[in-house]
Amino acid sequence: MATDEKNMEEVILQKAEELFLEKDFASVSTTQIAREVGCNQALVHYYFRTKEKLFNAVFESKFKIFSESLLPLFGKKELPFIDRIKEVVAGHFDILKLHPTIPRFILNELSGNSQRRKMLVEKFKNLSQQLYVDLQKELDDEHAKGNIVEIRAIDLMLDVVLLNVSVFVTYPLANEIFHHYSANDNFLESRKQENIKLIINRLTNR
Amino acid sequence: MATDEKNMEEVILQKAEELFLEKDFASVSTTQIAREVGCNQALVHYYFRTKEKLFNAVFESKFKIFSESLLPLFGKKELPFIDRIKEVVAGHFDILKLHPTIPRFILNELSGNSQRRKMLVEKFKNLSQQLYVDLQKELDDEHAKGNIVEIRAIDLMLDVVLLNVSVFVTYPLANEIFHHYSANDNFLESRKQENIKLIINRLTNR
DNA sequence: CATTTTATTAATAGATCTATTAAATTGTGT
DNA sequence: ACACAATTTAATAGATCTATTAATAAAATG
Repeated sequence: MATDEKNMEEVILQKAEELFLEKDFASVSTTQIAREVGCNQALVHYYFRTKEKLFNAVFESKFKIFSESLLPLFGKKELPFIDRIKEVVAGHFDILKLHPTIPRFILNELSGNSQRRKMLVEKFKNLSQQLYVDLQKELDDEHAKGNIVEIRAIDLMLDVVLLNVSVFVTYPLANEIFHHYSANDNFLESRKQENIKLIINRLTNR
Repeated sequence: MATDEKNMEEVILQKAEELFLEKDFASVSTTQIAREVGCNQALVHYYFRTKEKLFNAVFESKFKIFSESLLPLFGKKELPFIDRIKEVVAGHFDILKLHPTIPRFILNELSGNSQRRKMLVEKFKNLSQQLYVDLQKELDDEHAKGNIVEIRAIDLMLDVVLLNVSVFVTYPLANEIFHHYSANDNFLESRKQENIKLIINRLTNR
């Protein structure tokens, strides 16, 4: 209600984001988007031509956020290595927390669309290649210094991403179960600390 | 082709499972199911009355499998504790490996259906209550003996489930990325070992 | 202010899709 | 072989849904 203050294209896109993140491509109609925005259905097609193009606009924007959530994996060089890893895990977690529904949205779309998956894998490879090389070198250095165990960069990267992503992909199911056993405890904060522990212990146990 | 050898109800259900696990409720039509089975569309409704009832039949059966994948979390008492935990993680992982698309299917459906989520959380609580109490006692015992660190049962349970589930929820995306960096290595086997390491180190680091 | 462009709507063609109904076919017991 | 039940099909009503078109309203421009 009273969304007509701004330009309609933006309003329609925002409503589409909201609905596509909640349901999925086939469950959301341009009719519904228009209805909830309060405009004529043809207007959705006027601005975005097809439902697919509209969905793609949403997807691109959300995938960008998801990609950028991986940037903390680069980390800064000032702190001791272990402290930096802690910050990396927490930083990545915190960004996902700002967009808790994005991981499931992305994974769901990618699982049914191998076309798009290939494109994005390519994109991701380029993005992560430099990180990977640097990280592996650093891991080898730290191992040589006796600070951490030997580990492949890809394993560590997946450890972090999978652990953090899994919290949000399973939320709110995991959240409800968690609360049953740990009523007066914050699920997200608790899992963040747990993920950090898992990663640090993985790196430092001998 | 040539699926008419067995009874149609079963054939329709199997095709529905296949399609619902691949796409989602709204993207699969009874028309498509009938077309792929090679029968009249009305037959789908003859056996299952509504598309929703058919979907529910699929969901119940898949959720049962998913629930039962958690049974290895009970474990057997013969082995030393740490070895049993290894078996629990590996056992849970291996069951998911037999049904790699189920976790995403379940999580997706639950995320958009709070009605069903509440029902299932209740079901799950009952199922896991006894495990939880026993596990917590055992964890306390092992901690007292100095074999492991202090840890809440709910945290350990979630560590195992989230780590294992995340592998299959992100597959095949993670798989493709993994192969880019570790070409001649089996993703699933590698992640299984990695998950075991993460859990064991989490329990035994001092 | 007249004109041209842009935004918005109403109407609708054309595809599906779900679910039902009635008719046709197949199967079964006697 | 006949009656009866179970299975399968054809046909279709009724609801969408996507996308387009033509007409109207609003904004911008010279």
